[in-house]
Amino acid sequence: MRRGAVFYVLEVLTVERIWTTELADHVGERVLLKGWLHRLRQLSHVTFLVLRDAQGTAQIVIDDTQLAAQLAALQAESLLSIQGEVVAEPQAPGGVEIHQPQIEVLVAVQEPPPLELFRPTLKAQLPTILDHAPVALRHLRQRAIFQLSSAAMNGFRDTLRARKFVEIQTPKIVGAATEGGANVFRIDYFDRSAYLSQSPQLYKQIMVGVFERVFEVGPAFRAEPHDTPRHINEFVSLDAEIGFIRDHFEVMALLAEVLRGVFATMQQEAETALAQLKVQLPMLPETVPTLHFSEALELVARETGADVTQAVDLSGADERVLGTWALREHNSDFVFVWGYPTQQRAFYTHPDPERPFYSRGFDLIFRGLELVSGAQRLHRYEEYLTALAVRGMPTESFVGYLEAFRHGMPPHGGFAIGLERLLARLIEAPNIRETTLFPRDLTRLTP
RNA sequence: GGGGAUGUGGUGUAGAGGCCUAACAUGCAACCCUGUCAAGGUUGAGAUCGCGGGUUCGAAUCCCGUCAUCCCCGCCA
Repeated sequence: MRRGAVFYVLEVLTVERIWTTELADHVGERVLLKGWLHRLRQLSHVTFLVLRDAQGTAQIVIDDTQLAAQLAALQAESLLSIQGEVVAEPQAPGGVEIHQPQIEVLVAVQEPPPLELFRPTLKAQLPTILDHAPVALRHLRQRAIFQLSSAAMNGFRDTLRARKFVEIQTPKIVGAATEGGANVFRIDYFDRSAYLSQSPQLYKQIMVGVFERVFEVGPAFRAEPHDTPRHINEFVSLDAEIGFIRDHFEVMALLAEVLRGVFATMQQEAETALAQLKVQLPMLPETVPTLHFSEALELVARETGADVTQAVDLSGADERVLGTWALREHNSDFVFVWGYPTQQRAFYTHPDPERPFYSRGFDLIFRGLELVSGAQRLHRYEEYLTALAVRGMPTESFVGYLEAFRHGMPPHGGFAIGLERLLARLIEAPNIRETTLFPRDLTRLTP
């Protein structure tokens, strides 16, 4: 009995907090909301307070002039805890609002925010937004981008897990550069030098020898000193690798499935964010248009009249031409190009057995931008020794990696999706920094 | 790594040798307005025009340097 009494008292004292988006389900009840002071609109005898929480916003109506005066002294983004009655009101945004509020100020902010968060779009230049990221990210549109990002990572994980892939985390401090290139960050590691991982490539291949199918969601670091709208020096790589494949086409089919899963999850989990950003989910047909590298060159030559048939790689402009072509001719936002010259690709790329000049490496171009790189990899120890020797790379840097191949690895392949690039093309942001929480580039190391 | 452009109140812009003691919008402050929803109205505060040097009687404006930012190419996710 005494227990029951205690419970009762607690229930009265602690009204459960609800989200601003749940008001419609609580009409006639007294509820508790918590969040940020988004906007205050004062009229002569009534004041409207817009409260923002992680899910959305709600309007609170204040008739009490004394309370209104107290609130007017607060700056935007002050933290509030509000209890009040939920009333259905056709004039209210969303049809419901809070009346007769009791307001507790949790944090009284002293200065106005550097950006106007209450406006439908953030009216500031990208550098200003990035400089003030801790505040700018609170804008409904900005945060919608990263709700999409979260859904994308979920979709990637769910699709692969459903196919028996195992999620792994590989080291980001590594002893040797993955591709042997110069564009790696060197760090002090006790008395030695080490590097920040450019890619989980070598480790995920090793792990194919354990789990056959692995994936990783993690950062990749590139020390390339380029300042472009599509590069950052730290990005999130959505990596997958699968064993016992016949050829790279199986990897490409898997990639298309994964992207379908990513978009489906976005639709499910981030519908509001998609609507807020006015995103059109991309056209990803059952059969994604697929070109061999040499066909891609011919197509570019035909489309533009430029003589590129001797080229060994596709330029950014070429990729845009292919993107336009795929949309026009195949109603697809995606186009695969495979068979890039073996010399152009990383040492672990499997050559095309028919024409070894070309490889079984592919790129997936999304709306004219290289979004994914992938390939069938070499899987025989001897092939690795030859590939490294041809490129003049020392085997000593790859001892652990090569051990996996000495002890038997299946034919395998995989890919890496750039998360920020995926989002940037999806929302048609002109700069990748717009879809990066806290971008790291040539000059930006904070915030 | 190569090339091009731009830096003006908190934010977004205008001004392109003297009209600038720097304009407009928005934010901020004060007041007014019974329902706003990017509210509206009146008044006010807020910028040594990125920084350093030069040309000129006179520089936000022209020149040089420097720093920052943005764009294109190369390379990549």
